[in-house]
Amino acid sequence: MGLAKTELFTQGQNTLALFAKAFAHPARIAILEQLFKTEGCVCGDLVTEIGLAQPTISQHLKELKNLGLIKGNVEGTSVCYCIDPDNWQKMKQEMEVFMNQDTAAPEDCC
Amino acid sequence: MGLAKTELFTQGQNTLALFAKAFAHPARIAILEQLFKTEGCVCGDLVTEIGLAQPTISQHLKELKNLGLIKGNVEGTSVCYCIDPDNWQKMKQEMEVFMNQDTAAPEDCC
DNA sequence: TCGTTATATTGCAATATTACGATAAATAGT
DNA sequence: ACTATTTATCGTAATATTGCAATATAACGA
Repeated sequence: MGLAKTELFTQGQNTLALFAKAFAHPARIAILEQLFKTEGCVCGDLVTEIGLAQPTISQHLKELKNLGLIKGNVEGTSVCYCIDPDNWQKMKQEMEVFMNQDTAAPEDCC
Repeated sequence: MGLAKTELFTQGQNTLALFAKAFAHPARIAILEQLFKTEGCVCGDLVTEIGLAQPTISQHLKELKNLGLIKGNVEGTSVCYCIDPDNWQKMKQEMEVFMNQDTAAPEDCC
């Protein structure tokens, strides 16, 4: 089907999956790493840094922006993108709660 | 295309994306949460807990197993699944390094 | 051996994702 | 106004993902 049955799951499970989807492509990982690394927010430099075509990068940026993980500001002819610290923090929180679960299973379970 | 250009990215970026892909579906989040929650590892109980068909659950389990995040043991006619603690730890580590990056951008950047 | 139960695999339909060429839109400089 | 530069959008092709019915496989008990 290609369509996730979101109605079967809690909101927490669905939003966590959405955040994870943002990281589920190396290009978006690379974009985010660049945005963290550079002091001035890079814009179209991403296109040259990463080897993908400009429309492809633009599309990935749009997804990250829709999720709220980054924000962009028009500055002349170019656009300045950077991490949205508040939403990044929220994402991190949810991700960590999930990853830090303790298993109730005994050592020799499997 | 639907095909990620993995050759453009570092191994770290690619493996991180693969781990994230495991979490990029609420059914797999739900499965993992169940495996953490139950003392005895659940097996086909997942099918009744989550509302998806048995082949669908089986497929999600296979993906998680291929990634190494869970392991399964045959026990009679049923299979006991549980979290693989070592690989889970490794995944967590990589994920946290990525999420805990500090931004080099100034407050008022965007 | 036969039936039952539990899980895996196959095959397929519906939808989503990825990538990019072509093109549009927006802005700055002349 | 014209041109160059930068980014976004549209359209489309190729591939991936999701979900399930049907079926296969495996192990147990009678």
